[in-house]
Amino acid sequence: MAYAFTAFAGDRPGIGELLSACFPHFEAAVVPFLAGQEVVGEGDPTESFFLVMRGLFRAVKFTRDGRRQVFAFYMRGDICGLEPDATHKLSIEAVDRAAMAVLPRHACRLRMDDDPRLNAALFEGATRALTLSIDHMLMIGRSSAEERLAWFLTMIRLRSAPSGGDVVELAMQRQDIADYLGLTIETVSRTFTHFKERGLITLPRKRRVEILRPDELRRLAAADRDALPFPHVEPARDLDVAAA
Amino acid sequence: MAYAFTAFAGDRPGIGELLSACFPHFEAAVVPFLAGQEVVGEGDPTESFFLVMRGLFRAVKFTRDGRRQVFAFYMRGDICGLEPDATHKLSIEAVDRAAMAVLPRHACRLRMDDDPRLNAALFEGATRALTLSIDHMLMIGRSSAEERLAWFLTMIRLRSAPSGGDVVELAMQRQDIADYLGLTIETVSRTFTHFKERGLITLPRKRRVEILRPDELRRLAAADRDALPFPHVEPARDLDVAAA
DNA sequence: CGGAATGTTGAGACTAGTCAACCATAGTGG
DNA sequence: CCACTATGGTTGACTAGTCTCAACATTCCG
Repeated sequence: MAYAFTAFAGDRPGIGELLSACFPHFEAAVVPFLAGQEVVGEGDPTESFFLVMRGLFRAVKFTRDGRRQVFAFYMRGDICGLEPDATHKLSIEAVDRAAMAVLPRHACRLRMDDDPRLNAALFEGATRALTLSIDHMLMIGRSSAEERLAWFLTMIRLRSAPSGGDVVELAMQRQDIADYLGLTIETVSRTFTHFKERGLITLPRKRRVEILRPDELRRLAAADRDALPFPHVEPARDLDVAAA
Repeated sequence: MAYAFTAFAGDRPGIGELLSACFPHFEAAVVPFLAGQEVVGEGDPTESFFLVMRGLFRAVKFTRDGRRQVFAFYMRGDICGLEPDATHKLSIEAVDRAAMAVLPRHACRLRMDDDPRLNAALFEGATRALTLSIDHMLMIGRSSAEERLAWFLTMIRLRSAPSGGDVVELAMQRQDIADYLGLTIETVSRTFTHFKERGLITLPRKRRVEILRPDELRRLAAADRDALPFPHVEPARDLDVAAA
């Protein structure tokens, strides 16, 4: 959902360059944001879409009575805000100090007609966002707290360190994780503790997770799902198995 | 999600005709399905997309251990199967005796280039599907069983009888509703009973719901959400208020 | 009528939520 | 340097809502 995908990843060469080529003032249009600042709000017109240059963003929807659902996290290289409508259905906010490149929507549309590669690239991105959001929804609807957090950690690990690094930095706070997983912060915290007690992870700092047994975590995460988070990132999966 | 939307609705005139014009053998390509039969399975190539002519279909994803999530129901006039990828991420199955018009994907793509109206129509459909799936996810992640069922009934009522008829026929069985809402069939059944006891509905038959107090049901459904299911169907909402 | 599939109800278990207290960390100002 | 505070995170006790398992009822069909 929300049409986010990675533009900088090495396995999809050229999307960054494509965007640079399509938007001459690419560099000039980079806007910085403070933690918590809103990029676009629900109902805002979809005049532009965005490419994350630095930091972390989240797509959220609020409700009258204070409940909140986080639909996606966007990190460096992800594109977001590409909703097929005149107004945004989700708010996009900076999680920490971060920066976005702002890309005019209509210019992109025109370029897509000219350059089939850009078209294909954006399309593939939409595909991956859809795949992820399907797994996200399946997870929220049908998994236990442990399965959800295991899935989250596995996904974040693959996204932030595709080579399979064992230390994950969580830029978002517990409330964001909870709202992403459909849990409360207390349950998230308790589940972290359970994972520590079972030797799956350590928490050298609150926001730093060292994954001791990635295989076990992934088994938990996939227990209710035949596909792993980001199933298309085969190399990382192989690395993990080797490390097990 | 899953890119479903209504093509026959009166408020969007011409989409049906557009499709007829674009696909000369429209009538010939209508395929019947028995209850439970699969239209496409997870991983199948996305060679075509589909227009529901009769009956009800569901988009589902299964897991190894038997858990299941229903992502959408498609009724007469809905288009589905338009995933932006080479393979389907969800299975589409017939819920009852039903029929689909099969529309070749590449032909549609070509036509979209020619006819901007078709392009716009399909785009608008994607928008509405996204809106619905966002509410669906918010609901699954953050609502109680009562809120979920109230939301479901309100949505089904608006979709199946846009004029606001008070009797809703549920073609799907309880298990489908449960898997759509992220609940168990027992909880769905109990919640139906609660609604009966509180005078919100009656159940003349298992699959037939008479909605006695649509306003109250809608209030429950929207308690955690500022948007109602299908907020764009304004006339129906007005009718409901009048009926209250 | 009999049997299978579907739906309802009940009792009890269990997961996650709620509320409250406590802890850790980082920043501030005396 | 040390309180002091604010924010974020953890833990505990208790509660509530949903699930599980089992029995029973209903509907649908042959």
